[in-house]
Amino acid sequence: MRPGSDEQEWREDCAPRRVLEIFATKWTSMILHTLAARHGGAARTGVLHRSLPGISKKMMVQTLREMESSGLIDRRVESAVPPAVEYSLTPLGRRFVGLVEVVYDWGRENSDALDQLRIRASSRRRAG
Amino acid sequence: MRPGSDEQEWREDCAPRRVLEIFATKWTSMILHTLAARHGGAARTGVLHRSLPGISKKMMVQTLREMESSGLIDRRVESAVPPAVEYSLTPLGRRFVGLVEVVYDWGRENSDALDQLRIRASSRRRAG
DNA sequence: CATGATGGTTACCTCGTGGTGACTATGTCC
DNA sequence: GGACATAGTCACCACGAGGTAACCATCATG
Repeated sequence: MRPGSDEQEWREDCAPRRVLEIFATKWTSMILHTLAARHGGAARTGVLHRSLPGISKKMMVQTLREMESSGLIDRRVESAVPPAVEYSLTPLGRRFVGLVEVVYDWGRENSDALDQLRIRASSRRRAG
Repeated sequence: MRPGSDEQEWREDCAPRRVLEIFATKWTSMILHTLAARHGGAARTGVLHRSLPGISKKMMVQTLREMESSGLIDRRVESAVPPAVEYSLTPLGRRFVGLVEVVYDWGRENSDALDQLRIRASSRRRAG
């Protein structure tokens, strides 16, 4: 091994470690992907919600807020009679979508590897 | 949008969703990467521990155990006087290392995007 | 004997994630 | 008027991730 190589690699602020923030917990990557799958990378709240089976209303809003303040998405409110809110990818968001798609493509192409994985069904939330 | 497309995409058991398990929380991906950086994809406990700044002894062992039972790594104990334990990548583990490296490479090549990200420093555990 | 390195276990505690459900507000449909 | 959809907030609660620190066992060193 190259001395001092990996140690440098894993400082708290290193790039790889920060990338993981995107995938860590939550629905961020799935929202990015869902938005990207829409024309123009935008969708209204209800559409998003229905596109993400299993997400709760609270987590939807919470994650969207975080993504907005992170600069990944924009939130545009149409002050219409039934309030219409549209979320759309920012240029920054589109960059991260690229990564997300790579990861998801890998998953689709390596589902056999995923099948071989013996993830303990006990943890990971309420085991589905 | 293609009807039924994204909805199918996000069933609990879909491939993309399972890939996220690898990156969700914990040190799994970092351990995979660290092992891959070693000759032969193997390292002893102490080496691993020193290569992962910030990991606690407990989380190290816990994560290694989970990875072992998942089939990502092998654990070989040399019943020597000072116990020597070596962890090594399995063929399955090597496949996932591929993904991990892709993600980390992306991070290194897109550090400017990461810099633009305004992650709220409040959450994410105890803010580092 | 005390210390340290080997690898690991355990109890204890914090807190972020994330779910449920109630509630707001407004306009339309029946 | 009541139900429903729009979008969202808030209180409440459960649980797992994950950290700290003490402890076990053994041998070598000082």
